[in-house]
Amino acid sequence: MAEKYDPVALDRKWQRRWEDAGAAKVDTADGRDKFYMLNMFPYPSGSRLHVGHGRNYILGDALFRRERMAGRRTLNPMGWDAFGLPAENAAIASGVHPREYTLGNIGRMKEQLKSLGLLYDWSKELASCDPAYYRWNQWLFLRMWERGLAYRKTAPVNWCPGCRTVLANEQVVDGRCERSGDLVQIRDLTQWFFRITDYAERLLAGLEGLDWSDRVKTMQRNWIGRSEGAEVFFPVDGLTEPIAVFTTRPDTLFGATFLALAPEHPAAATLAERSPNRAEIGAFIERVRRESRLERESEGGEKEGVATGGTALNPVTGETIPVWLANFVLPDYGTGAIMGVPAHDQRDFEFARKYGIEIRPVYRMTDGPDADRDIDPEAMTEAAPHGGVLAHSGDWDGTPNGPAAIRRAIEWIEEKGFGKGRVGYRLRDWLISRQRYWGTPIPAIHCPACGVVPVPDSQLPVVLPEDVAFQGAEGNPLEQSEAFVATECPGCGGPARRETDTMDTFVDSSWYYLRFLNPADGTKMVDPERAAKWMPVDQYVGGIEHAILHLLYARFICRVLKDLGLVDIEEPFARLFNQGMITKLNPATGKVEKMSKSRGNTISPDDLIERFGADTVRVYTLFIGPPEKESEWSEDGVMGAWRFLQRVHDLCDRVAAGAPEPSEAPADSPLRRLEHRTIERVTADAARFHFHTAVAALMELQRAISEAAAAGSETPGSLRRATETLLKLLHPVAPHLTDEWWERFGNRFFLIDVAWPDFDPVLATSERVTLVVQVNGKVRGKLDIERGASEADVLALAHADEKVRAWVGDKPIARAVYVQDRLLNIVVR
RNA sequence: GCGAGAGUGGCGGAACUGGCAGACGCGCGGGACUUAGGAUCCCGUGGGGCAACCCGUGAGGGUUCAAAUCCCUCCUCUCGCACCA
Repeated sequence: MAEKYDPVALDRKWQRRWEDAGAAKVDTADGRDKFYMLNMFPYPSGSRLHVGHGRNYILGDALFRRERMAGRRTLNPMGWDAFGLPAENAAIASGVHPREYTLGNIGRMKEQLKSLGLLYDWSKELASCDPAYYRWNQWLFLRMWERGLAYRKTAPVNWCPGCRTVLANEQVVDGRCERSGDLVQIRDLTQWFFRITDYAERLLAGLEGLDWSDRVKTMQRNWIGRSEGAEVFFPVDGLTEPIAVFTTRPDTLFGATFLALAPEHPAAATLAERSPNRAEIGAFIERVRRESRLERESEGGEKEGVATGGTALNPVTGETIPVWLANFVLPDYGTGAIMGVPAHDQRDFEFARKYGIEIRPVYRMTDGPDADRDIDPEAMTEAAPHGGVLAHSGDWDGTPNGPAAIRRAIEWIEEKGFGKGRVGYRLRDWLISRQRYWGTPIPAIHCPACGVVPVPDSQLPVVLPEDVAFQGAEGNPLEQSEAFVATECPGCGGPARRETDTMDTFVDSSWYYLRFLNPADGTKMVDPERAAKWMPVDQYVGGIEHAILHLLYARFICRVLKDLGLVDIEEPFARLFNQGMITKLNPATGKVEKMSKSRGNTISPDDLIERFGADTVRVYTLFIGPPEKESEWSEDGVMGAWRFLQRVHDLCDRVAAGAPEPSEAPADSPLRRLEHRTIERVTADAARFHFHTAVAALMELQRAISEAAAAGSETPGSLRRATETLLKLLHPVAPHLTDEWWERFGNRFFLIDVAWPDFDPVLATSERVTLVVQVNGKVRGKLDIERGASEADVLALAHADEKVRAWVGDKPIARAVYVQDRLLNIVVR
C-alpha cells in the first residue's frame, strides 16, 4: 500500500535530527580541505522573511550541502547584524528596549530560518549587539586611533534629519538617506572618521584578482574614482598661504582665468571679511550651505557664484585672476578649490559666460576646416579638450593634446615649484560616528584638561547603559545617562565626559566573518592561526545592495587587520555571488514589481511550508530561474515543485518495495547511461549555481526511472540504484525528503555518510547518437548512428536516406561539412 | 551623458566552445480515473498550412557550409555612476 507523502512531518523530524546531531558543526582549529561558505548576516528586523530573502539562504544552504557531500570541511555559520536604527525607533515608538526588541526578532528569525531546513553551525552564532562582540569594535577603533586611521575632525558632513544622525557618503543615495529617504543636509560638525582614503590604491588594486561580477567591481572602481592630475598653488593677494587647487588638466593652466572656491573653503570667510561686499558674500555662503545635497549636486543645476573681490596670481602666466566662490565646487573633493579654465571645461565655461569672465583657449586645431585656429569653446561638446596642440602657453606651445602634454605640464610646474603631480580620489574618509544609542559606544573620553583621550584597553568594553528612556527623547538618549557620561579622565584622573556617539553599524559587519572562527574568544578579536587556515571566505552570498557599502568597508578593515598582523590576507571574500531579486506581478497594473513589505506584495514562506513543506519551497525557489537574475514568483509554479516531489516520493516508495539492495545495471542500460549523464549535468550546474537546470535534469531522471519501472525494462536492483543517485543529487535542494528515503533505504543520514556521486565519462555519453543531415543548411534527415562513425560511412548512410536523396537529387555536390557525431551538411548547387 | 547587463512561445526559462531553437516547469486543449484532493495520471501544445513544406530568437545589414550565439548600425528595457575639477 502506497504511503502518502507527508512533508510537514518530515520537516519536523529531520530538522530535529540535524540539530541533535550537530550536523553542521565544524571545528575551526582544523583547516584541512576547508570550504568557508557565508551568507551575509541579516539584520533581525521585526517582519517575517519573505521568499525573496529566502532565495539567498536557500541558495547558500544548497551550496553548503553540496560542498559537504563533496567531502569538504564546510563552514556555514550564521549571526546577526543586530545594532541599528529600527530597533531604536521601535523603542521610541513603543518603549520596549532595543535589546529586548532585537533579541525577540532574532529568536523569531532563527525559527524561520530553521523551518526552511537551513543548516548552520549555530555553535558559532554571534550578535553584534553583544558586548562580547562589540568590545572588539572598540579595541579595533583604539588600534586605528593609535595609527592615525581613526581621527576626529570638524567638516561639512551629511545629516539626516529623519534619523537625527550623520551619515557616511556611502549611505547617501541621490542626495537622500539610504535608510529613511529623507533629504540629506550638509552640516559642519565634529565627527569621527576612518581614514579609508589611505587605502584607496590598495582597495583598487585588489579588485583585479577577485572572482566577483564585473558589475560590482566596476561599481567599486567608480566609487573609489581615481584620477591623476596635479595640485597647483595660486598665491592670493593678502593671504599668507597660497590656495591649492586639484586639476586633472594641468596642461590647460595657461587658460585658467579665475579661481573658484567652495563656500565652505577656509579661505572663503577671510576673503569675505575684507571685501566691501561682505554682506552679499556672507549671504551667498549661508544660502549654499543650507541647500540639500541633492540640490547642490544635481548636474545642470544653475551655476552660481559671487566674486570675493580678491585676486590670485596664475603662476604660469604671472597674471592676476579673480577669486570667486561657486556653488558647484564641492568642499570635500580635491582641495575644495578649482582653477577655472572656461575654454576647456564645460562647467567653467557656463560659469564664465554667466559672470563675464575671460574665456581663453589654449588648444589650437591642427586639421579639419578649423585648422590653425584656436578651439572654439562654444562648439565644444565635451568638457575636456581633445585634439589640437597647445598654443598661447609659453614653452609648452606645440605640444599635442594628450597624456604627454599633461606629464610635461606636471614636470614643468614641479620644476618651478608651482605645484606637484597628485592622484585624486572620489572616495572620502568613512564617517563612522552616529548620534544614536543602539550601536557600539566609541571608546573616547573628553577631558577638560587633556582633551580627547582614548579609553584604556583594560576598561573595555565600554558597555551601553540599559537605564535609558527612549520615548520622548530629544537627541541621542545616551546623553541623558549621567551614569554613562560622567567618568574620570584616564590621563589626569579628573572629572571627564564620555563620548556619546556610537559607531556606524557597518563597522560591526566589516569583520564578523573573522569572528565566526573564534566567536567565544574573550582574549582576542581575531585568532590569527585560525584565520590563516580558514580565510578567505570561499563563497560569499548576498544582495547587490551591498556592492559598495559593506563590501568596500569589509575589504578596507581586512587590510587594516592585515597591517595589524592579525590576518595574512587582504581580500576577505574570494568569490562573491549576488542573487537577483524575486518579483511579483501586480494583477492590478500588469506590472512586475519588486517584492517588498512597503508594497504589501510579499509572499511568506510560512504558509507554503505549512501546506507543502520546506522542500517544495526550496525546489521552487531554486527552480524559478537563474539565481543571479531577478525572477517572478508564481503561485502555480509552486505546484509544479510540489508535484515533482510527490512523484519522487511515489517512486521511492515503489522502488523500496521492489528491491532490498541496489544493483548495477549493464553498461548498455539506457537508464544507467542517463543516470551518469545526469550526475555530470547536475554537478556542472551546481558549480555555477544553476540549480534551475539541475532540477530540470532531475525531473527528467525521475520520469525516466518511473517509466522504466512501469515498463519493467530494468531490474528492481538497477531501478533502486538509479533512484538512490536521484536522491543524492536532489539532496542539496530537497534535504528532508531525500534524508527520509535514504534512511528508509537502510542508510544513515546524508550529511554524515553520503558522498556526492561520481560519473563515468564513458557511461555519461551515449553509444548511439542522432546525427543531423542538412542539405544547404536545412535539416532534411536524421541518422541514428554509432558514436565515432567515419565521415565516409555517414555520407553513404545519408545518400541512402530517401528524404535526403530527394533533396540532393542529381545536383552536383559542392562540398560536405562533417562534424563528428553531430551533423553532416551537404552543400549542393 | 558615461559605464555594465539584458531582449528567445501565452508565461518563467533552456540551448557551456557557432552545429536539431524552445529542455524543464507553468498555463492552455483533449482524455483517463475517482480514496472528491489546493487531487493525480496519460496525450498534445512556437506560428502558418494541418499534408509536403514554409516562417520563426528586439529591428536592419554582414561573416560562415551553418548564427539566439561572432561583427557593424539602430531600437527598447534594467541597473550603477553622474557639477569629482
